[in-house]
Amino acid sequence: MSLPHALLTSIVEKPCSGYDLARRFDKSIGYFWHATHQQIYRELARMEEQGWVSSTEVEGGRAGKRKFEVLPAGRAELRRWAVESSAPMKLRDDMMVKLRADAAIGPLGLIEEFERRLTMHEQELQTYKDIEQRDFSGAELSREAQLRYLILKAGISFEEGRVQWTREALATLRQT
Amino acid sequence: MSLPHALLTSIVEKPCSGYDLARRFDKSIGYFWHATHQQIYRELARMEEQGWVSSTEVEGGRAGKRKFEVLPAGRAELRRWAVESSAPMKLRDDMMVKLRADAAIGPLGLIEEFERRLTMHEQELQTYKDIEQRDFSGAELSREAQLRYLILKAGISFEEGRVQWTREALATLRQT
DNA sequence: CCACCCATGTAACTAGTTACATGATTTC
DNA sequence: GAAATCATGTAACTAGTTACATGGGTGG
Repeated sequence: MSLPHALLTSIVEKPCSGYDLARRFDKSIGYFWHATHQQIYRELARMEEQGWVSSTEVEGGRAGKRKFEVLPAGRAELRRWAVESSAPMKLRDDMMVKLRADAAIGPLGLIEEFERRLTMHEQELQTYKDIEQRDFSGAELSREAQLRYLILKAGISFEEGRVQWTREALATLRQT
Repeated sequence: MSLPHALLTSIVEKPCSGYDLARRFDKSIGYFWHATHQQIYRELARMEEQGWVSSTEVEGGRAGKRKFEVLPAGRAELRRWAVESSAPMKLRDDMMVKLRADAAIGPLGLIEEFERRLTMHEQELQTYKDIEQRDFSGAELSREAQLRYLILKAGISFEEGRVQWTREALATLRQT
């Protein structure tokens, strides 16, 4: 279970409120670890209980706004977890189930849904490539930037694979 | 939620017991939709309650062994679900979180874990390629076989991407 | 003054995991 | 006759989703 560690990482990068975290999880870090704001608030409460983070009311902000910071115990936990070996996420892709159902009980008319997916993956890919242009087109990258670039490249390669595969799937579905 | 539909598909392909399904979910269909035997038994009970499947005691089998079959209502549900539009699974990859943590709080020593992962992805890729050789090297493929091949190719392309990316990640981690 | 965004949460539910339990049959 | 595998499940827990609730601040 990595949500607390994703949160710790995000807060280490930049201390902020639960709300800010939720928004960050709608982009950057959320591209590879999704969470809703309800999960985030619940997890933050647990982490504070365990002494991994502390929160302080923000002066001059909106009423009730809190800012979270990572405590030494939180950093230690992050280090401990990082080198721990773990199993890769299990794939879950309903399009594969649908294809298999189509193979089993005749043509079901999956073309529209595949077209929708193709558009989505193309858009996602474009988003990643825009970020690449914006953030990583400089000549020399620091270690930190190289690692962040690596993460982005995983996303790009994944979406490229998806786009290509979806096109192939559409071709097969159309010709048969 | 697709577990019941993955089960329906698997039972349509070949009626069988919960135990058989659990084993099938450890290979073929489980490569893109994982489930434990506890989940499977629970879901089968629900599906029987809803009239999607029926079970009969197997004569001559082990005591208590039941065989599930898909009822017309189950097929109808599968058809309904197949053309319904759905959101692609959200990615969740803890290696990305670890890389980002490494970028944020200094080198943590991720090389070993990446090496382990590389081996796993290489093995998985090999497994898929063996299946490709065994099942899809004939010249003419039926519509059904083409669709099943498509699913396998998604797995191959995914693992190839992973292997390549993991090698790149290792190179970056080693040089910095 | 109304709509929208900021900012926090609670409650109820669904899905998935881990641990435990039981007994029959086959294989060595 | 012991160990492995077949075959079923229950119970307890953890994680994730969906729906609801509340109130302040900002911009038109």
